[in-house]
Amino acid sequence: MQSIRDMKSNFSTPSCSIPGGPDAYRQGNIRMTLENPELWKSFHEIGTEMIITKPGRRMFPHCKINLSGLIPCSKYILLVDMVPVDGFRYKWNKEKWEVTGKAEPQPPCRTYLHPDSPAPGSHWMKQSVSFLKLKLTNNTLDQHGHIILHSMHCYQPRFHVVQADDMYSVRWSVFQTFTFSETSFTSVTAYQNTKITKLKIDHNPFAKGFRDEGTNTKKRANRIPASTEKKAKEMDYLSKDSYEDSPSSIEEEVVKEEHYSPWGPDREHGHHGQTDTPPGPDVRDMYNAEQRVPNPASYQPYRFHKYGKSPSPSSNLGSSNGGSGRASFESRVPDVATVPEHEASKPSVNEIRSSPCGPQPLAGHHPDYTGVLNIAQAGKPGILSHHIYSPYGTEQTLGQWSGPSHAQYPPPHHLPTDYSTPAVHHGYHHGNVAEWSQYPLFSYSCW
DNA sequence: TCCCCTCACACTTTTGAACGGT
DNA sequence: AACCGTTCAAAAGTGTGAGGGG
Repeated sequence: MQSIRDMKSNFSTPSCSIPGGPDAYRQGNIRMTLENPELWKSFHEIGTEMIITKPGRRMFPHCKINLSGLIPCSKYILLVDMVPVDGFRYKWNKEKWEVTGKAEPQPPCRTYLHPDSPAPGSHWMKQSVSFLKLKLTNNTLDQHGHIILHSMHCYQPRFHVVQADDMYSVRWSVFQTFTFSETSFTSVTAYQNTKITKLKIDHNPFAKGFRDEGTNTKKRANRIPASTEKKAKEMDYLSKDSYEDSPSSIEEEVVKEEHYSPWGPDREHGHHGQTDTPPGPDVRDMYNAEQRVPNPASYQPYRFHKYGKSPSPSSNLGSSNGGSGRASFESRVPDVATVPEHEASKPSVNEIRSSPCGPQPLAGHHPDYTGVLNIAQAGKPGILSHHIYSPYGTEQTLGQWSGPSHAQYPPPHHLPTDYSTPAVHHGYHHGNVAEWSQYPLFSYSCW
């Protein structure tokens, strides 16, 4: 059997490697920034855990983003999906995560559709976009359209911006994908790390009843051992800039990041004395997170791999910490979330599509936009009709859409992904269909 | 025995209907 | 009739801890 590491090395690593750095996608004007980065980082430092339940559980913190650089009058669809960070299953053992075996087979891939979709760029840009209602479940037979995950696995949310007038044109629409490494998390059915529990209680309004200083002190006092309570007090500083009342400025965050990076030097003597995230390039501003692929290296400072030849960042600590961490990470990461540079910068026939501003084709817009969005069908010569070839497959329904059903559209069916449709993978840029199947990009596997 | 999962529970916030005033 | 603000009950979202299954 091929080792996971080997499998991953088979990935053709597309443009997210971005030799030219952020510029490679700066040519596109779309910018996505994460709201409440401080809060996310607070969790990320400890090792974010997200509860998954059968009926579905919201994320906390929930994903909230800001968008800019969209064409105001063009319509866009926003999507979120979750990709596995690595191929392992974990267990919580004595204050740290350990690899306990190979990951379970991928559950049916689901993509959460933002309920406002489709909406003009101006709509998305005028305020932050919240994915509050996104729910995670471990029920593989879920009928509600929640995102299905395996417990004790690591995942990375991905945000997709699709330029499309409606749900049906999504198949041949252009899109761009963004990830934020600090949003990666471990799915659990019950919290493992008490520090995470504490953070959640302190910041989630629904959990107020469990706060020490809350009105419901009786319950907590009886349950929490004195030592735990002491620890909790130590973390009170986090409550002060609570997520609820301090929407942090992202621009400020960019500056702060360098001092406050969870991967900074002081992480070394952090809670676990383990740092697995490459410094340097990853001490990035939020814009640099654009199109970043799932970032296992940046995740889980506490993750401790003892399973086989672990791809754990800790295993390449020695080299990565010197600043080459990024490179080593790239070498083993399926760079699925991105579109090759050559395509990103290439005008495409696919741009010949109706514009929300009028019947003109997109190409009729400002040329600046030709590089803004990644073209789903770019690079395929002779594709003048979107119907001839669609990376999304014409036979697929929109069943994979998650999220509130839109009156305008048929209710989601949430059919399992048909990974066996190689045609949809082909004309794109990644030859390795199998790998795509394992780490599905929404445009291929979820529709 | 251990690990993981499910469930009922008490508590909270959110939502939306109902109502009254302008 | 339309709009706005308030009230209140129901719904939904939390973590906890007991209990069960493998």
